[in-house]
Amino acid sequence: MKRALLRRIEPVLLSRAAEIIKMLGHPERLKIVEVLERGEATVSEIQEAIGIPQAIVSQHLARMRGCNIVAARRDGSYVRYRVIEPKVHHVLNCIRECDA
Amino acid sequence: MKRALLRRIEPVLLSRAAEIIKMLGHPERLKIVEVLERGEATVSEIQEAIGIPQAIVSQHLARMRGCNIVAARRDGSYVRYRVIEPKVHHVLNCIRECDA
DNA sequence: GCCATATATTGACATATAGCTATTATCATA
DNA sequence: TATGATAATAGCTATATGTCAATATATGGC
Repeated sequence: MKRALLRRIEPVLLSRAAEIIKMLGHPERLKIVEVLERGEATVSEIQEAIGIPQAIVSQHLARMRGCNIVAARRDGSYVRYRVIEPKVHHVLNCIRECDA
Repeated sequence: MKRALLRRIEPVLLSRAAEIIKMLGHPERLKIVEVLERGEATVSEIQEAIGIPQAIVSQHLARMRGCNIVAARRDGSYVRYRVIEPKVHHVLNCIRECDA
């Protein structure tokens, strides 16, 4: 461990980081953003991809919308979600890197 | 975003990752592991470093012990804590990297 | 054993979260 | 406008979480 490189995380960043990873600290939400990482997806696509009830998917998406992790846009009768918080990709890649 | 590199996170890893980042998804716990990242620290050192009551620090440490994120060893009348989950460093560095 | 210091645990309480069912909104199209 | 598909929300129960005050448990020195 290279301690010399450990600089303190600034309070505001730390606070936002805690908020983001708190949201991602749930298996289903983590799966949802993993799906969204590949590009926009509708609620039903997400639902199929991870196999949980529509209402639950919507609830998780609503929470993640609430802290600006994902955003939605209507497309006809669909609503397409996408990740808008760049740190999410960092976190997912970080998890992948641990998978040695 | 290089989508070609996005490989799926394995279920077991994803589940453990969710557990870890759930624990880190709290500002005080994030501060605690940030302190511990620099090396072992006693409860009172942590308490001083981040400025919250001793009982709260102990409670957070107990929860993180519970999911094998930190470990403790007694040293005289002190108890020294350290990070034992390597992913924690990855996550902290990931947060730092976002701090552009 | 007694005292001071360091840490852990407990109980109480408020709030947050998760998941379920049912219902409601929104849109496209017949 | 009626209908089917898609998505969001409401109401509910159960459980988890966060915090505090108080108490309990080490440990070391006298």
